[in-house]
Amino acid sequence: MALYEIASVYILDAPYQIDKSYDYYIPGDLRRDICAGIFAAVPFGNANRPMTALVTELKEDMDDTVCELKPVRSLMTDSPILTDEQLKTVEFLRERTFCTTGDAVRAILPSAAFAAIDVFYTVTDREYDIDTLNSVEIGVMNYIRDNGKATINRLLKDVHYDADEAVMTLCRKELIKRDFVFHENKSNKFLNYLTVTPEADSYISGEKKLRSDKLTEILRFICECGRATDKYVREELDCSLAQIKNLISKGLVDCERVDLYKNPYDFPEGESPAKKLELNEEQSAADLKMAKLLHKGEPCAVLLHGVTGSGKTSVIKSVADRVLKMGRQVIILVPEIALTPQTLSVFGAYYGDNIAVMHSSLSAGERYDAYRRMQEGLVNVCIGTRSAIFAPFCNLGLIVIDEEQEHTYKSENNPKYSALDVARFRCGYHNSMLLLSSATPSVNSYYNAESGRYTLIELNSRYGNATLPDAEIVDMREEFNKGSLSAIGTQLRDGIHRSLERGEQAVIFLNRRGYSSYASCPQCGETISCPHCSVSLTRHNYRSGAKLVCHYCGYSDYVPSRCPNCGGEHIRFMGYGTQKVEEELQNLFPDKTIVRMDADTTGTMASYEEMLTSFRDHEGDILLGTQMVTKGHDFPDVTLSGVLLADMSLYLDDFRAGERTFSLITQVVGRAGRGDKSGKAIIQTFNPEHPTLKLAAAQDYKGFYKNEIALRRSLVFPPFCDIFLITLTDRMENECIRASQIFLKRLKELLSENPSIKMQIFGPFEAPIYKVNEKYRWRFVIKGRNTKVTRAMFSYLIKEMLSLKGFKCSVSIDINPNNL
DNA sequence: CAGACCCTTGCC
DNA sequence: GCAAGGGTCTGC
Repeated sequence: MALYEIASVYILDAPYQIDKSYDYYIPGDLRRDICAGIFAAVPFGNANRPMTALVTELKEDMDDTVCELKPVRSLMTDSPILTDEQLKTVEFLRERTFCTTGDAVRAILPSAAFAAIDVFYTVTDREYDIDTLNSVEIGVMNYIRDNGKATINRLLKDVHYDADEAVMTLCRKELIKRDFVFHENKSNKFLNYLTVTPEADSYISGEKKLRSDKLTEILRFICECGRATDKYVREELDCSLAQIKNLISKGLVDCERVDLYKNPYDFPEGESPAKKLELNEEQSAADLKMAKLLHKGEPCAVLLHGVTGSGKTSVIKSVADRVLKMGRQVIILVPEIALTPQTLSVFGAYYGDNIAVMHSSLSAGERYDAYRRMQEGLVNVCIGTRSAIFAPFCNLGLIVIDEEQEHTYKSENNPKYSALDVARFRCGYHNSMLLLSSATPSVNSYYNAESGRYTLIELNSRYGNATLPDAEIVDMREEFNKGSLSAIGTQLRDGIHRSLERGEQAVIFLNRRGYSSYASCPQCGETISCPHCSVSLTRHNYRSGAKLVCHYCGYSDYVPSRCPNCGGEHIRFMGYGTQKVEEELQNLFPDKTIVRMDADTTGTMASYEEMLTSFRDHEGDILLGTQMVTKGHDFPDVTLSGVLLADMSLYLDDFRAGERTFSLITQVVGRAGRGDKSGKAIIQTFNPEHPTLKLAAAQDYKGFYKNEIALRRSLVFPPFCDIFLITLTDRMENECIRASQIFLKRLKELLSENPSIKMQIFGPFEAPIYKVNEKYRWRFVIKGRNTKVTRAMFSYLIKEMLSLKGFKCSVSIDINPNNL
């Protein structure tokens, strides 16, 4: 085997302008172990500071340039080695999403596999002769002994710039040993519930006094809450963790640590792959069609469009079974909101130990564990949210994307990738099948299916005897004009009443969270907004009183009695939230139990699951909630579903508003009548003539698609173009404006130099949320085609701008973003 | 004329 | 992103 002398590497943590490949000389003793995909420490910059780099290519020394190159310092043999596919995925992400190599690497590796491992050295108790060590080695030994332990970076900095060679020798002689710990992401793993102990009584009553009044206040607050998380207490009372710990150490407060996520692998018994799936005629036809595609062994994409309740899951299982039998692996992506133990158990019971689960509540260690089990071939199915698309399988046969239209498959932060794009890329690499499944496909995907890029498979009949609920649109303007401000209209109230009377249940969906949304002054028309972010504040009802909260930076304040703008005294709250509707429902149905579900009441995955199960078991009569209530749960006794303010999402300032509204309403309507009872859906709106609402009520996807695609074609929106969102951010407002002028000028010049690239530029204008965290944001919206050439041009332009002298503004590109 | 400070430059 | 290197300004 030829041993290479030169390594091309990418420096992790390099800023975008200088994120390119650099060549290094490979010292003789590293040549045997170095390979593409391994991480290495290299000296970088004129100070030769040690940096982590990803080796991407090994080369021969063609024209004897070796003497000019710096040497690779060491190989990070404890970190993972990227496979050929993973290296190509890094490249793919960098080129498609304008991120750095470091961002891409961090996206595809679990954090614990890499950045979050602390490697350190400790001395062993082995005897040694000091004369056999050189001065650097003695320095290293002394340093580690004095400090107990030391990381390689500290040794390089504090002992000797060349300490890693000494460290290697000492390791070989077993005088020191390498050890590591995980940085556990504690913040989302546990909740600390606080309760007062009996001993606290005398302090609360004021009989005994604590050293500070604040401590007494905290005690009283916890007592009043009964049980409160430490986070809540700290936020509400603005007190420190030390103060709470103080009370715990005094024995006045008890702290109960609760695992946020119950053991995800503890699945109940259920049907297993051994048991044959029973498919109806339509389902078997779909299954057969996909089997044929699979056996071609070519990359392919299928759009499985099936109305709610048509049994898409059975078809997916059956295809997945085939793929597994072929000895290949399967990834199943689900939207975050659907990834509950209940949904999981459907697959978990089916695939048992053969499954790895990836979701946001896993700790770094758990995530790393799942990653390794996939890599080592111990499991063949990965089910998870967006990032599960990077599951390290080496013989991937199928990627399923359930509820394909969901926006959560597009990442909002760097790298701003779309899981669908990555899925297409991986399927191309592995010659596998991409299976998009939805009751309401995105207009993009359906267009792809229509134009033949995807194979369209449709399931039109509802499984079993279930019939589509009959949906009614209710015009709320009439009630409003009669002077009613009630959120629940007459028809809906009667509908709920009839269902509950028969001992059945109702689901009410509301497109909002919080008590009621933004506060506005009818006198001047101004809404109260965040002083840091210029976004409207949202009202939340805390125990300590109503507060206005900024969802972007977390700023909060009490509701002012007068308008800060004009001094008007009639601050009003627009819209209504789940809490208000809950109150109203409770008044209308005083003897019924209402289960309210939104981000405020369901902090954890477990509590979310508990609520759904208890509702299914009839511990509640009405389930009220935000989007959470709409996702794939079977409630056999729900015969009425209601949508309040159906128009709300129609007025989102986004071209996909129609698509989202259609999908949302279809899902809610589909909630009713899943069992053998027929259901009814009531859609309340101030805009009853809107075609999207009418078509959604009729569950007419094709009608909706026909309207929508015509609209998109005439207005030139995706799929007839791609949207590039360019955002320039800086603390200095004028710096931002200057940067956008430079951007516009250079972009126009580049476009005239490359007449083949056609695009339409809008902007620069202020971002809808102009100021976030004291930073101003200017942006461009550009319609064009997302091609290699276009991306190369933008990449060139950004690099050029970032390298300009005195340029401090940060520039970001998001292609086809979720929200504008 | 040192040293503080700022800007520029290049990173293999 | 970062630090070295060179220029300029400032105080004595």
